[in-house]
Amino acid sequence: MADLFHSSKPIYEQIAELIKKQIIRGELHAGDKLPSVREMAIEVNVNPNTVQRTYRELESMEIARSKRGQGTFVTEDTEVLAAIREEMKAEILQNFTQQMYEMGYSKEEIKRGLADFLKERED
Amino acid sequence: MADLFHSSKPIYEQIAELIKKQIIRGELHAGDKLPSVREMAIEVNVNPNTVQRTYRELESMEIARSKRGQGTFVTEDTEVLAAIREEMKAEILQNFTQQMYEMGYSKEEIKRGLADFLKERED
Amino acid sequence: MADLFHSSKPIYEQIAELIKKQIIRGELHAGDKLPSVREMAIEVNVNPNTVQRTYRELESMEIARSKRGQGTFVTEDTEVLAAIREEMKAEILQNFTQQMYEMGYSKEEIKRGLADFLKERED
Amino acid sequence: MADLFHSSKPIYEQIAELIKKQIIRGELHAGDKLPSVREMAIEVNVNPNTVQRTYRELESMEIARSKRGQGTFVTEDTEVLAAIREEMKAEILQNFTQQMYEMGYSKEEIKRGLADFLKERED
DNA sequence: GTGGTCTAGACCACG
DNA sequence: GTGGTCTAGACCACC
Repeated sequence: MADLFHSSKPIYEQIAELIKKQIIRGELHAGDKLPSVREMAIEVNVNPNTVQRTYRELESMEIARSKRGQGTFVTEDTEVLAAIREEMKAEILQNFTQQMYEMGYSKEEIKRGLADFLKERED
Repeated sequence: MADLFHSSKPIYEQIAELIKKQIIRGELHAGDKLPSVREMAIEVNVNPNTVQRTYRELESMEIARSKRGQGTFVTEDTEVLAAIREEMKAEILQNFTQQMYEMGYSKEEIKRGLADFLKERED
Repeated sequence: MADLFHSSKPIYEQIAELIKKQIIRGELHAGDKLPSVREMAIEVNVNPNTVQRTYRELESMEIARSKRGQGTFVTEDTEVLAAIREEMKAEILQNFTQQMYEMGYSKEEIKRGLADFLKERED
Repeated sequence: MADLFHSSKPIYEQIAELIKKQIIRGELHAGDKLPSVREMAIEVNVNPNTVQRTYRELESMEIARSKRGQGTFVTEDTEVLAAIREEMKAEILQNFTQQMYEMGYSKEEIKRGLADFLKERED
């Protein structure tokens, strides 16, 4: 299997983002069991310790909960889950607009730039 | 002076982006002299080695050129400078749209999300 | 039923402590029958294996004894039972004072700290 | 060197508590540099990764801050540092009194028990 | 030299 | 079989 990950960010973070996006897209729901550390490690072709670290990270964000001997589960707290979507969206937008501002674009130019970009990519 | 930089990216890259954005915004022009390594180090409050690394990076991208005993200068090659703007813009847009797609948004939702975001921030 | 247990200590130990405290408080007496493994498992909402482990632990401390086909019983040996109280108390006190010493408190400060704490909690 | 650690708690947590207690006792101050990961690893006779984990943990509690290429430092935020002392004390007291209550002791008995215990240990 | 990530592999506690 | 800890050792990025 080819490498799924960029070298610019830690792999464990990229796996965490993968999972967060699955939750956001509704592919994972509150209370769902995540793949076991070992399964996930095979699936994404990394060392189990790396996945372990991802799960620990998700746990500290209260997105997941590990139960000894049972597995790791998406939190039951739907408020947290709802918040993730908005946080992530806001962060991406904030990041994007700030970079465009720093390049000297105005709001209108940013909107136009995006529209043009999306049009080019139409297929 | 407080820390200007995120810990997620190497500082030398963040400085390079700072300089590239100054060029793009027209605050730095072809042939302009960059601050000396030491000056820049003091200005942004980092180790001179870090600035050295930034300048090396800019040279390898052909954005800057160092002249022995004189300093480091923005390239005279205006084509390169013109290209930077478009490359950077395309990269930012590509990055942004991909992330939004991965969250499950459609083109229309992305545009609307951006418009809403920019409206909220109005002041 | 909600989780009764901390994740910091093994659940089987926490259950053992529960039972020891029931004995100490006089809610369980020498020779009393403990709930069956299954009953207890349901009562505290854990896996029967975990309760099994607790009972094994209590047996090895000679606090309980299992009789084949009949169940698990609090030991008849009242000396053992009497000893538990003092052991447990000494351990808790030892543990507490050591931690306070390590924080740099003197004996007097420990006593005062306790008195203040108990006063605050008055209701 | 003999082992400094109990097996009941993770070593990385025990190291964290060691450091927190040094701060509380005033042996470490705001802004002080902690030993490097490798130094500390030798000092307490564990693997550098274990110390790394401790420092990461302290960082997530905002007690320490790691700076790339420079080392790990006690936070400058004296409010956080002041809070640690009180939190830790409250946690120890809470823990202690709850255990004594569960054994069936009254407030007065707890205070007397402590006083007796401290007296026995006088030397 | 400093912290940070990752792998490989072992061992343990829990269910 | 599940997660959790720890070691050993390598490699990288940064200063």
